[in-house]
Amino acid sequence: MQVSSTKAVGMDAFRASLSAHLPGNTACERTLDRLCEVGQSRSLLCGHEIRGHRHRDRIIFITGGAAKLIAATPSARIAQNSASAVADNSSVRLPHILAFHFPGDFVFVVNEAAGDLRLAALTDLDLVAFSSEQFLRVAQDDPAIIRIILSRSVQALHRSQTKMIEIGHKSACQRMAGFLVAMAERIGGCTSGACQFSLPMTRTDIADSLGLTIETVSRQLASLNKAELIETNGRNGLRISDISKLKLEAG
Amino acid sequence: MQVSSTKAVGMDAFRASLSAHLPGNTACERTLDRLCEVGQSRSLLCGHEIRGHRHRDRIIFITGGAAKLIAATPSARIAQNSASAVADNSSVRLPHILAFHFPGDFVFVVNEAAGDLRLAALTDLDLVAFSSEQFLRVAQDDPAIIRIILSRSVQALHRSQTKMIEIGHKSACQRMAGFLVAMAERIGGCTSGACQFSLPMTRTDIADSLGLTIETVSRQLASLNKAELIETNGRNGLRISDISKLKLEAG
DNA sequence: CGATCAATTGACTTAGCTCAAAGCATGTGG
DNA sequence: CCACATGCTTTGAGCTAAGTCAATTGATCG
Repeated sequence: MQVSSTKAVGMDAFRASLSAHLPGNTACERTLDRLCEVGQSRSLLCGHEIRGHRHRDRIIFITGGAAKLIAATPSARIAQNSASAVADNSSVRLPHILAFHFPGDFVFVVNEAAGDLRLAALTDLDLVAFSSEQFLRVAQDDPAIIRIILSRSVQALHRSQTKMIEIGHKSACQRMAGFLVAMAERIGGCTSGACQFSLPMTRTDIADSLGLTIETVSRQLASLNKAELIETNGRNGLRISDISKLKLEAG
Repeated sequence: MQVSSTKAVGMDAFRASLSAHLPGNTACERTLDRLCEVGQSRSLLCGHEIRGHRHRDRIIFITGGAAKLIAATPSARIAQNSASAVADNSSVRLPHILAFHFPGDFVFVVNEAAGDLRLAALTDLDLVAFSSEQFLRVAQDDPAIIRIILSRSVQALHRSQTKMIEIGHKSACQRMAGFLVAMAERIGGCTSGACQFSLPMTRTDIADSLGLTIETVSRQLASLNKAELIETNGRNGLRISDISKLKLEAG
């Protein structure tokens, strides 16, 4: 919504993140320069959103903060009660959370059939936004960049498929544990041992992304709390006493 | 497993399918030639599998038949009964179906952390298999091809995310209806009106891909049958009387 | 310091899972 | 060509995890 005053910082983060995976020759550097030219470094205040510009697909690179990717899909699990007078049957499209995103992530915000996507800031958010068209026009001359973007998209595909299986085949407790492990890794930067961090999303967000209700999320957290695997602190605070135990719980 | 006797046919189907989305200039034609050189046209008998070659990722293009993409993931929803003596807790990895694939699909068979993937033939299957590395080496010189493959992968990502929401937020009946609508489109080539075709997958496959049990799938089919929305005929036969009604049911 | 919204907790209901027993196809060998 | 065996599918009878509804508690902010 509003252009950041720290434009250069966002771009630098973008360059740095990609450079780490690049051979570092001058060709790549030039491509990165050109990408920085077509990219828009922006900041969103917490709660604000960005979406695919009309018929333009977007590729968004996150440099700071946390975000949720939302899709407005046809409403689900409506009461079968056909007698209900105000049964706003299929016209309502309620939003669902597809994924959470953190610094270093590429997000593909395409405007396809599946209902329009938007990226909402869970905290103040720094990002670099590209028109998908422009990004590709620049990147297509550089095999290394192309490989990165393609491999990221295939990675995202497999992460999504894995999550799909988890939602389809795991219990509420397992999903919750899996979610917390993932957050510890993404937010806390921990993959083992103890870990303390702040969850940027609400219970509603968590529930939605896991295919549960807020009540169930709350109960599972309470249960993990009682089992002394975690410790919740207020609305957002979280301490994990032993990540590997949680991983075990996640199956 | 066995090289097809109709090698040329598979390649032709691959060329034709890509050509339809290409500008049709000589540059593209040359790239297609080179892709055909590095691709292996193969046939799998029903029931056989193909997987990522050791540490080599594969890109597979389906030219005929039907297939399921399977991942071996950590076992889920184990009985919490810790007293059970033979509780083979987390070492067992049971396979789950990620997606069904049909002619025209690109399948990305990568060997990542998420458990090895394999593509299993539901019917006799014709495909063109590429080493991901070789495919990219050829394709990276042709922006048009790169765009296609990237857009396919992003498409697959969004299909997977949509399915994830459906599994997480829809009832068994809605999922079943949605599945049948999708199959009508993919197998029967119908998007409205009546439609009759043969389901290549078993109830177990369906159940697994929807995150349900075979019993529930069977019951939902029976229920849709009684509602005269569909008509099952033996193990595989299916007739949909009105796809739009089913779509309504799917939400 | 209320007002408001998020989160928890409890009581109850139910969709879908589990276990178990038939019922059908499909393929095989006599 | 038929009988049988095997594996898929259907159907039934509980049971339970998770959803729904409702009331309370707790945070956060003007």
